[in-house]
Amino acid sequence: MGRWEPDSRGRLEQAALALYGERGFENTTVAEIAARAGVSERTFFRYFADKREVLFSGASSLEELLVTAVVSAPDSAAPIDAVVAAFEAAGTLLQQRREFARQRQAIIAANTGLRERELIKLASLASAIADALRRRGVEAPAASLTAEAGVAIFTVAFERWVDESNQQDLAELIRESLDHLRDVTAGR
Amino acid sequence: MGRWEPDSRGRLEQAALALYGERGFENTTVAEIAARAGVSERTFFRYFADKREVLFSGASSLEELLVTAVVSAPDSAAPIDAVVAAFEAAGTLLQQRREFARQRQAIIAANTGLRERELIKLASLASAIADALRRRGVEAPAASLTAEAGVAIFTVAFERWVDESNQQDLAELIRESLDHLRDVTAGR
DNA sequence: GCGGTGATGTCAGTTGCTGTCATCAATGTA
DNA sequence: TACATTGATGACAGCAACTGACATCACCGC
Repeated sequence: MGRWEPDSRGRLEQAALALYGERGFENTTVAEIAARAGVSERTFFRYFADKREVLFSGASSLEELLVTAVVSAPDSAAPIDAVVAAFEAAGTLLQQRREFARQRQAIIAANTGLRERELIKLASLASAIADALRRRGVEAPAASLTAEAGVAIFTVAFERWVDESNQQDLAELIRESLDHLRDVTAGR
Repeated sequence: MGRWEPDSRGRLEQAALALYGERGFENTTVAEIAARAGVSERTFFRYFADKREVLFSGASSLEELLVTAVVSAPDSAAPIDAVVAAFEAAGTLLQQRREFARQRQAIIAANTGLRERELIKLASLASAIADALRRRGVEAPAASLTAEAGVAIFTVAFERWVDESNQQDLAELIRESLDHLRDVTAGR
């Protein structure tokens, strides 16, 4: 057995999620999270850049997933379809952790700072997708707009999905959002 | 003459912009801003919620402007056109303070925290515009998507406009962005 | 067995931000 | 004219987020 319990990082994530959920983000100190995880406060900051980041460890793998999907979409696919298909795939994965996603989203929605962090993660996502599209030969402004459109489609669908009254499939909601955006940009 | 120099708020904004520009956001303390403005540190926090907010005092008037424009657009205008026209009007105003806009944008682009703040201002903008559209009778998901599309169109155009190589009119760039988004969502 | 390595702890320090109370010019009012 | 009120500010104490520097010590390869 090691000198310390393994997976400090995982324990910190769990502790943070639990405490943020119980008493809110602002009423939780890093010292408390660290204590519940059985490490020092300093160790928290070795794993996470700040108190907010602990909720966003999944962002990089999501980004990777989406970029891969966009890059490897068939050449015949229109850019917007490649992007939306990527989000549908991600949505299908997300759906398997619905309760976790909801709990996390409730925490984020309750705090402005966390919302800010979420938005910059989405912006980074959009920028990575735009890069991927450019590698497919899409012109710069069109690539950015397609990526932003994809993110907007996803976030609108995600919001509806998180609404408990809605039992619809996330991938389905994404497709609906795309249709809405199509109507809307066409001037309808 | 009053007990203190008038317009503490304005002096704080000027001092902050100058210092952030000279030595960067992170290397500037609130104490230094306050000193340059000739007030106490405490007074800074009476006017601005935090060290970042001092760069975003224009956000609320911009939001107001856009919402008014959307609400008062002719009934015959399609939602997306009402929104884009509003942004064009705002863009025309912005253009008169081009140098200020650039300096400010350079500061924001250099710091993640400021970028986060900018993103949440844009999100709030989108949400206010979506509200305005709903008041025009647009359905909820379409309203959100139209507003998000408008913001995406604007930010893409704004980025190109800030690029110094580009001498184009901002309103013109916005119209181009709209065309691009139209093509892109149509699957081109 | 032994030196290097990596994950952790400890501690001191800076800074952003908040609560609380005092100050005092300006303004209104008896 | 005297006096109470108000509003913008200063002064000060304190907490919590975050950082840098250094010490510790099980483990691993040699």
